[in-house]
Amino acid sequence: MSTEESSESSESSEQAKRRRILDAAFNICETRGVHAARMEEVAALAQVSKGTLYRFFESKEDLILATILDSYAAATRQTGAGSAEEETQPGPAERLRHRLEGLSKALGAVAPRSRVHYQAFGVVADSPTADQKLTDFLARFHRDRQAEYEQFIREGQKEGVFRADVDATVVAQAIGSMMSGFIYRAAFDPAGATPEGLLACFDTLLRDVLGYSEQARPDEAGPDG
Amino acid sequence: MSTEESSESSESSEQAKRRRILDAAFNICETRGVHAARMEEVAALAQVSKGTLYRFFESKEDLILATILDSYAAATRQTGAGSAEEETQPGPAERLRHRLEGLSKALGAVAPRSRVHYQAFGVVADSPTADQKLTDFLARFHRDRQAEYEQFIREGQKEGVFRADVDATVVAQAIGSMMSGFIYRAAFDPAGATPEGLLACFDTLLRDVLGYSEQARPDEAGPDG
Amino acid sequence: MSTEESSESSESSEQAKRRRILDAAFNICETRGVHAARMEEVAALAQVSKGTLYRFFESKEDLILATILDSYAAATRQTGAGSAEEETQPGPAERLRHRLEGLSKALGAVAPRSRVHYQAFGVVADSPTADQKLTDFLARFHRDRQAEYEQFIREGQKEGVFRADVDATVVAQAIGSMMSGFIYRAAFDPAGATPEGLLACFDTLLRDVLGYSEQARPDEAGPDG
Amino acid sequence: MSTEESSESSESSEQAKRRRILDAAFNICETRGVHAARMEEVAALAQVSKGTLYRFFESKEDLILATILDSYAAATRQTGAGSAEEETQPGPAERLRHRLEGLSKALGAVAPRSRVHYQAFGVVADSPTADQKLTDFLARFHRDRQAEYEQFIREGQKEGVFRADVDATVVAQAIGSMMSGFIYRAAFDPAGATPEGLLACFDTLLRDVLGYSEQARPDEAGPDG
DNA sequence: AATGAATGAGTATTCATTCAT
DNA sequence: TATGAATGAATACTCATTCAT
Repeated sequence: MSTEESSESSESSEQAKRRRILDAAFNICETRGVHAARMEEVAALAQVSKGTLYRFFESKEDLILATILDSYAAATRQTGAGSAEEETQPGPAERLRHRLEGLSKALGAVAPRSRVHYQAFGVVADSPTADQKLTDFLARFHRDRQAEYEQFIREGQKEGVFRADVDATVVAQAIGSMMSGFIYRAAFDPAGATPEGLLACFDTLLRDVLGYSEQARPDEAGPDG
Repeated sequence: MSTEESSESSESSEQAKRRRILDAAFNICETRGVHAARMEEVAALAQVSKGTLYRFFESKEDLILATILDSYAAATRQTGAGSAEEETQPGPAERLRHRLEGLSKALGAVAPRSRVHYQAFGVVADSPTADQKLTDFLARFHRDRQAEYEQFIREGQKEGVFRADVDATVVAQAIGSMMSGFIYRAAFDPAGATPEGLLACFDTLLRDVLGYSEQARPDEAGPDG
Repeated sequence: MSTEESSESSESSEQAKRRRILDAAFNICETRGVHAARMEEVAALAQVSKGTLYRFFESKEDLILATILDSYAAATRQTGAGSAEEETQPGPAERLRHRLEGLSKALGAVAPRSRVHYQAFGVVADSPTADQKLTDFLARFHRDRQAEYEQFIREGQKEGVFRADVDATVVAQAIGSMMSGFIYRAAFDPAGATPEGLLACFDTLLRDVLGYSEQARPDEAGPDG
Repeated sequence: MSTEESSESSESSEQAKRRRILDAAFNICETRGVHAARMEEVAALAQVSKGTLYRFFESKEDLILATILDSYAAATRQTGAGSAEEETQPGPAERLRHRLEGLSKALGAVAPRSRVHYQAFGVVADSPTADQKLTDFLARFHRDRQAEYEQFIREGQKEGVFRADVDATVVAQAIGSMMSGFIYRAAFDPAGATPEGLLACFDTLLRDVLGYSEQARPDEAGPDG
């Protein structure tokens, strides 16, 4: 027990350190810029020594990469994707709508980190390994998301809640483009990138392209369903 | 006369040098990465000395910034925006369609440069001045584009070729988002970012959201040009 | 205990390093000239890395400044000023004579470093901070010295061993001028700057201006003058 | 004639250019510091091109050296040495006094240039040739001056106006030391280096060491002349 | 494991000097 | 002769990474 406990507490301490380092890294990157961020400063802010820092992350590129991935992980957690709440949605249209709403909010949370992300490309690119990892991650992230949209759309079409004469792939791509466009825009024009605006675009797509009306839920025999 | 001529040739030589430097800078950045690109290498490839390089660009940040802006300038030139051809389009819908097609192609040309652009953020950020310039440029570029889409849409609505019950601002924003999303995506997932795919999304928007059908033109017995 | 010891040895090692750096800096400056001295060379000769060099001295200017001040500190230590030996001198005249002798010898030791000192002005001037420090140090050094001479002279006048009809300030200034003139001369005409020659000038001042005769002491058999 | 005239005017123009360059060089050195002074800036201030600058001075070291020598030449011209006025002085004592007064004034004029002179050592030292020239010049300048003082003193002793039991060499050296000390002091403690203070020291030497009293001039029974 | 002193590779930038026009 | 564009040598300083303690 005591061994386990100490092991646990040690693990938790390790986790806590890792967290402190990631947070410190992001803060310094945000303040000084990714390239100008110094490992020494990160270590100091995280209250660990440089040596300890390198026990957690092999290199600066690695740390920066981890910081970005951490942003995405945190945002994804808030998405509501695969959540119990999402599962209880009445149908595929509602689930898609719920998902888009979750992602919009999540990206809204990531947006302030955009500048750091873009600066990170240049630093991470110095390490072919890290660069590949980042590229792969982002490509996969957006492809996976897009595949999910497409899946939702096809389900909706199968169930008759979405228009059948629409190319699910194209709509999914449109959604994906707007998602990534939102993040990009946030990097240099924060005012032009609000979750509300993004969601408004999605709702237009849902209504006019997919023919889905929130008001038209099966319950309600609306004039548009 | 001879003075004028020599002056002219000198000017053209200056321009040629500047072009060689910008091209060299981009090539090295693409090969080595923006951060790893050395001014000496750029100078060598551009066949000028380091001293001459610095006569054209105050600093590395300045050079990188200029390289990015140059990409956009080149792409914009190919857009067809404001071109005689665009002017002869029968109506606002055609003009918008023409514009979107031009931009899609232009962005398709910029796409391969995306990786360099993103890496550039990190380097340019080292110079507050250059950073501000880049931020301002991108914000303005995308806002201006978006304003143009909105204008086209409103004109189309006024003329009755676009559905009137659609929020022009939201659609313009959707288009803008997809444009920037396209560039972003190109940086890490080139296969996922093709001008054709982008244009397909736009066509869906035009048809389903704005209610515009290309096929409908001939019926209307329009002269078409 | 062991901690204290290691701390001590560490401290002494730090001191030793600092000393090695200062000596290396001076040697390189003397050989190559202050401006041509490269930090890398200094580090190599001092058997430390460049990084370590910069842990001790913020910049080249700082290092050069420290080298000069170190010369003065070393010379001052040999002055005999405030020493037990000086204290045991029978009277103010003897104490002044002793002091002048000490300073002459000390400046004789500084003389070979004069060339480096003068070259240093140009380098140190590149850093406003270091420049101010050097200027302040030298101004204060010479003013303080001069004030001491004046004090000795006044005491001697009060006790009647120096002529009373002499302006102590002027004589102190004369001594000070000759002191600094000696250092200056050493920079370009080493043969013209010998401690013996300097002391001969002082003795003339003491005898003819202040009316003090060394030979007169024993004869007068007085308790103090 | 016309050839001669144009030659003359051309010469005078050359002279004028050289003067402008020397003045420009000194001004820039005084403002920016000798090391930080750029040849381009000097050329611009002198209203000549860099190419022309190099027609007059082989290198930066050469220019700086010339600037210093020019300061001394200008000061020497004002000394009164060898002037008709000096020749008409009644005796060697008066001539020495006159000379010392002239030199004090001249050095007072050079004093503000001291900082530049000291900084110049470091730059000139980069060129062994220029360095040797400067060293030789200064050594010779001060030796020659000192020899003149000694000569005056010996003459005075021969004529009986100076005490015979004084070592002329030592007194001459004392004067020389104070002269150079004055210049040195001016570099870092302008307030401590006034021509009046210097002259006061000399007068003390003349009166107390050499036994010369201005009031005691044989010719004039007046209190001051 | 933790620390932080030590290391040294890496590079933007300047500016004296040259030389084609 | 005059010009000023072109050249390229020269170097202080930083900071990621290592490793002795």
